[in-house]
Amino acid sequence: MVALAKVFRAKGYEGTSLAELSEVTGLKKASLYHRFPKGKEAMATSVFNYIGDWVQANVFAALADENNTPEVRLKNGLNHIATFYDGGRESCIFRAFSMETGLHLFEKNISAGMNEWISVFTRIGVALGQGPESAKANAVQTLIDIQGSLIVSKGLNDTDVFEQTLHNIEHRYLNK
Amino acid sequence: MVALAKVFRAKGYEGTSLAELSEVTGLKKASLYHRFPKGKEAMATSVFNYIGDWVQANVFAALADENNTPEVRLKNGLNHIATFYDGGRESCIFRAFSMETGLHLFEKNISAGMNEWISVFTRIGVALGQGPESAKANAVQTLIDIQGSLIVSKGLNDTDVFEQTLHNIEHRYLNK
DNA sequence: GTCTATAGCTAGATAGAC
DNA sequence: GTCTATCTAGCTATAGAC
Repeated sequence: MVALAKVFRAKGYEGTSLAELSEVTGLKKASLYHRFPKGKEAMATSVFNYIGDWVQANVFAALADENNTPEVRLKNGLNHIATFYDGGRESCIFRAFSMETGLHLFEKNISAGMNEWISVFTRIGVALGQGPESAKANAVQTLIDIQGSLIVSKGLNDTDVFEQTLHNIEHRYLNK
Repeated sequence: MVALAKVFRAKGYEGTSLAELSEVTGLKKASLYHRFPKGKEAMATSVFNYIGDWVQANVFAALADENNTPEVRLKNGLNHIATFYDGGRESCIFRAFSMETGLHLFEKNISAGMNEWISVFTRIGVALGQGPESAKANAVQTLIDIQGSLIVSKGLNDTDVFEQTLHNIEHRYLNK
């Protein structure tokens, strides 16, 4: 599943072929269809859910872990984000599935997923003393920062842009 | 050319087919090949240049127009940006051409294009009294804001995110 | 559950008439 | 300069042996 995810994230829904998924998994196409009878769309859905589970179990769990102070939770969450995007080298599944064809298939998954990110970051903002409205606005800005910096990092072939953005996010939350 | 651009922006390089380009232009595939003997890649390159020219003639020209104060130039430039992205409904060509296949073909165009955006926005920051370093950082953040807000607007199907981001950019430059 | 083989289609691209 | 017709290669998907 991790191999499927890597291809879909890098190539996007439209740019991913079953031939390549067969290569990276070592399974022939017919075997992929045995595991995913509904074909490419089902493979993509599984990848989307797999990634969602990983983010939930790592990023969101760290941000919500009540054993730590909000400051530590934020730092841990951002570290998981850095790992997840390999320091800016990996693309986001939201982006990979949101050109027109993919968007039509996954629009509900994407909007639900983005709203989760916003919700979790709103909560950490509130935990850090922000009012609910500005916490929400900051959460939306955080999502924009992550998505935008991934695009710009790719376009400039410069992972510093992504790393710097994660620092900026942290500073904004901690009023540094 | 504007019809080609609309498809490439919406579907991405990989997701755009010659059949669809034929439909939207009213030209048969053979006629498209008469105009672009080097095929789909040449069509995409032309679209990229066409869009670059439009941005140069409108967004960048407005931002650099010495007949106006920096404040007015900024406002005019942002208005052209709003038009260009149809208030957040249209995608950016950088994004449309930067999944793995397209990125490999267009990486130089994309990084050059992004650097132009950064350069132009750095200059408007300097004109508004920012130091060169913070003007550069603000320009990078502006590009991130635009790219990120387009993704989030699409994902949430909410153009307010994009519109709000343009306001935020303006406020950051004008210290409101 | 994995394989070979292949169906049926669409992709990008070309030849040649007009 | 636009067209019809067609090519080859690739695509998603399926049938059926093992």
